[in-house]
Amino acid sequence: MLTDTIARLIEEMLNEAGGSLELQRNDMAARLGCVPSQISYVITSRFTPEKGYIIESRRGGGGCIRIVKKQMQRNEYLMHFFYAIGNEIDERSAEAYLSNLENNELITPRERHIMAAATSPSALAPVPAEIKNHVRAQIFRHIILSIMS
Amino acid sequence: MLTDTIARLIEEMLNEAGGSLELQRNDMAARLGCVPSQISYVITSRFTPEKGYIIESRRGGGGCIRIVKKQMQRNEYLMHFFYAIGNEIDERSAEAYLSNLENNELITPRERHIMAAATSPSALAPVPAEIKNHVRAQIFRHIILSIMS
DNA sequence: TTGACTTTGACTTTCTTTGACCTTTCAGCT
DNA sequence: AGCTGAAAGGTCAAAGAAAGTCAAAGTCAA
Repeated sequence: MLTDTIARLIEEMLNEAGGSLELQRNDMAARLGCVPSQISYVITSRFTPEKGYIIESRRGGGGCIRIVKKQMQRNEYLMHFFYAIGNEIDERSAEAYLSNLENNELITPRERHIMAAATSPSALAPVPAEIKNHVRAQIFRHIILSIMS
Repeated sequence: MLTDTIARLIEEMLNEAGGSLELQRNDMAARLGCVPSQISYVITSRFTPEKGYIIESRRGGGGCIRIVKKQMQRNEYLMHFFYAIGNEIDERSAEAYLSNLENNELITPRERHIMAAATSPSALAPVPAEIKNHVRAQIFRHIILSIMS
């Protein structure tokens, strides 16, 4: 069934993209050889809020549909991050984690900025180089814990 | 999308210029290879008063468009904190500042938690005692800067 | 056969891009 | 001072580009 094919495709893309994704309806419809409204149908019937998805969209030129899968329970997800961060983390990885958190709507853009500032190289400038990544991880992990409701 | 490109550019310039900026419509349009009215469109659709921007303009020779991101009271207040924090700060004082910030609705309760976590003794445990308060101040000040704009 | 789910396509709404035309300002000239 | 033309920016409507909506028709299992 067409609907299932499309749904599977979207889920796949969602996984690859790590839980959030923007797609263009016309584009996708053209690639799959179906009418655009089919895509809308799939999204409204399969990617509902009850199933843990958040949908946003913009019309007009350059418009798109944004699908976000709310991962597990928020706290589980945060716990996952907590462990993933580990005992040391460099700035690049920290940035990556932050954008992941933001994309999954676990933190706001502003909170992301705050966290980025708290773990930035310049904020940690006075910290001895040998323990810098350790301190960064420490701060990061404490922050994660603090937003676990 | 053109609109987004222009909006991003303006925001960037605005940040660099510290919140206020004068631009020449024709100039900018020429540089970006678009019609001048596109610039007007971007400004009226994205830099609205509701979003905290003030727009003024002058026609005629040497005319220009002035964009101001108003948040001055806020920023000034934050700047006051920034200087008040100084080069070192202990945990008690940090807490006091944080509740002050929250009471003045410059940060949300959640953001307060994040900041408290980032500057908490346990997060900073690995930092040598002699520079702990210095590092805390550094982090705090960077966070303050990150929410100014 | 009925009812739930799919598929399609016509029509609507929203946002973007462009261009023609309007208004304001300034500098230079009487 | 008053006029004039060039140099800005302002406005608006039309065309274009997406996405949304909804009802009619199709499908399929119970």
